[in-house]
Amino acid sequence: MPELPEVETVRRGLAPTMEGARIARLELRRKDLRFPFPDGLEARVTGRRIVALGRRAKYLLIDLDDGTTIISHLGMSGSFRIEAGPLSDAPGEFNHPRSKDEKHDHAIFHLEGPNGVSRVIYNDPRRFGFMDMAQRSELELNPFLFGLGPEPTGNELSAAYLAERFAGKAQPLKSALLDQKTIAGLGNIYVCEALWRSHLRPTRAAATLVTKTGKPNKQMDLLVASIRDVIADAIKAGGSSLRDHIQADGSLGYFQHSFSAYDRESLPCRTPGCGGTVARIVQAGRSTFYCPACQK
DNA sequence: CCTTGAACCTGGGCGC
DNA sequence: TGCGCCCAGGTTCAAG
Repeated sequence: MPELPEVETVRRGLAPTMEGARIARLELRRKDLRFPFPDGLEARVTGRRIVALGRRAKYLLIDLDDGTTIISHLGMSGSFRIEAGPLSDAPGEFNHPRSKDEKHDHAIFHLEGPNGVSRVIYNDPRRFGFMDMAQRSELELNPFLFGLGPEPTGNELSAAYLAERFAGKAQPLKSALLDQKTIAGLGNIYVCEALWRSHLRPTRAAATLVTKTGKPNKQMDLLVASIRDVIADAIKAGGSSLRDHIQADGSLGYFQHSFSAYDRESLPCRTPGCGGTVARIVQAGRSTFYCPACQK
């Protein structure tokens, strides 16, 4: 579930613990996730103070006081959790409940903050996540961040911008919106949700929202508004938490209950008065959920 | 250029 | 209880 709203929720959940804390040690319990951890990562971050937690698209950015930024992507199943208080192997009050997935705790930030020590633990069963580091001054040149499109919540995303990107494209709307070079941060869930809100069929060619003169049509205006709204609503709801995702504070999310299309195959469409039934199709190897009755 | 499919991994759910 | 199969939030390659 780590699409943009979930990563933003994680960022907000981690910030109170991490911002201002000193990294006493970064414990890497294996040498790689999806990719190897960068050479010298542990040495470079040890003793550094965390000045801010940021986010770009689906990437969490940990800014250190020496100008280094740790870049973290959660992949499909990555999550962080916080353990407060001293570490103790002996039975007693300082022991925390250990999850059965402890074997997937791959990276542990041992922190010293104003209120004592704590650990921020990165867990990722599938190991599709990865970490990198960069100089903050050249962050946008990092291979993972280079070329990313605008954030869906910012002013850069407009109907005119999308019209420029979609002009002449036979590509289905679903795939076009998943392209991180066009908009950065949307994933399978929120693309389905945004198209449902827009009453647009995921299979429609992207160019059908562009006029002959290259201007956005009214459906494009609606699509852009829907993207903004669905992301804002999801962030507000604290991010969704399907399956193995856990929010930074250890609690489960709740937004999954308000999906309108995603994962609702064969269930009634929630568009008022529609009466249709949500269908599932496969596009580019990914499930797409939509209502054939009201999405045209 | 475009689009699709496989690959990277583990675990949960389901049918038998 | 167990086995085999299918499915899953993402991204990057290779191939057509």
